[in-house]
Amino acid sequence: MSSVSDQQGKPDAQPGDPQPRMKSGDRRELIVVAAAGVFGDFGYFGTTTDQVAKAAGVSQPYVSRMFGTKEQLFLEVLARSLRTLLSAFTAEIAAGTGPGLPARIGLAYVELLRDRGLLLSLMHAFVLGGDPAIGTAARAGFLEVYRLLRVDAGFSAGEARDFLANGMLINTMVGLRMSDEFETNDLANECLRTALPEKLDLVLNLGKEQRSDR
Amino acid sequence: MSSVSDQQGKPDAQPGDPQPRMKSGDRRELIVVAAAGVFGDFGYFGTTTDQVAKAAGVSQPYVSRMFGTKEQLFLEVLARSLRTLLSAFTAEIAAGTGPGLPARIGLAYVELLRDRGLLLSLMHAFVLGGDPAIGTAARAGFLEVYRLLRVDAGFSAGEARDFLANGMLINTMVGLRMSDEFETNDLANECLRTALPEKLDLVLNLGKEQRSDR
DNA sequence: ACATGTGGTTATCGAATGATTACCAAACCG
DNA sequence: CGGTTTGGTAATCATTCGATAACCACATGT
Repeated sequence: MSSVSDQQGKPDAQPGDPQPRMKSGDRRELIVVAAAGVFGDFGYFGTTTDQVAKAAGVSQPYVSRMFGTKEQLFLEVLARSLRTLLSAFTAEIAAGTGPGLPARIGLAYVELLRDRGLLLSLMHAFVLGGDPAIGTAARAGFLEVYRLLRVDAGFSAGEARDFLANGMLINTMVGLRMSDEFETNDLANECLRTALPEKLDLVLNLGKEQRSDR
Repeated sequence: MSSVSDQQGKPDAQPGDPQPRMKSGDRRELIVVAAAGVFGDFGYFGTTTDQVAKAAGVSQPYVSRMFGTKEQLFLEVLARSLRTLLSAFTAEIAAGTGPGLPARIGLAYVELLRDRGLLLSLMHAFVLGGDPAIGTAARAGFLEVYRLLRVDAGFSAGEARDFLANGMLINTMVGLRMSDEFETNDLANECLRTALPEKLDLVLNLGKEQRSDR
């Protein structure tokens, strides 16, 4: 055999264990992505830097040292989420601003649910508007999205409202893990189908993997 | 004069200081209301039992002993919020189920914003769907609201979705403290006006008092 | 008057958490 | 090779927080 520290050579190298040393920038991105997932599940106050560290496969002090503070880490997660969202919308706008644009942006939005924690982290930030640092960043981000819809995408005020309202409803139902009840509760079933006429399966499949353990 | 412990008789009795002993039930309700405000601001994990205690004017251990655990306290806050919401809607339904019902229920919803923390606590619960206890209660509550809209109020699936979507958007903007930007940011101004065609002043006035300090 | 239940408080404890320090080893570099 | 930068970890620390214990006092019935 040879599994625990051979006499010579590298000790076997378990699958993912012996990370061959990453560049700090890559590691940083990896941690931010992992953090988005955890923050999405437990919110800012509810997540531990240690949870993030474990999710990213590094030690807790490493997270602290790399980001300075948990708040800073959250702000970077927030910034990344907004960047991703805005560029996804911008891409749709660039692909043409015909009457089909609202529907396309809507689809692009739902696609973002694939990125675990992206929209949920946003949502957690949104309800923390009273926090000095997070609230400020969250408001600015929300307004930037609104600006993009109104100005760049050419939505009317009412269209922008309807779009955002649906988005918030989707976020809420994802945060609620409503998909857990999809097969057992008729109301939940209808509610999900009505809010997500397209790409429902996306949310349902998502509900099966997710589990950050705590 | 006579201000610090008189020789005889009760020592002056500062305005609110010498609470003349409350019945446990009343105190409990008082704490739950105070807790709703704090939970609304900081969320479940972000709130300490001590903040709640101070907001309610009691000692921290008293909160712990009365509710057993912070989670239990939050669940009672959640239950109270849902009770209030459902009975407000039920009252509108009882007042007549004509075509004006959706608008009336909408107004009733916005009125609930007066009860500091009620809708925000709900919102915080909604995005914590992954939590075993809170998530279960939150899902059940959300579905009960949906049931009421669909069955009792006679909304179509689409009407129910639109109503809830707008509700979630309003909650989000309140959580974001978007009203802080109302006078300084044109987009925020329009966004608020569009989402709250009626009762905008309610949200604006609300934004001025609120401050739970931390 | 006195026992007793009830509405509270102060003091304190143990666990969890975010951050800091000190240290280590792989990689790069002349 | 020998040094230095860089990507990490283990150990530890100071706080904070939720909960418990011990105690106190007002009210109330008798």
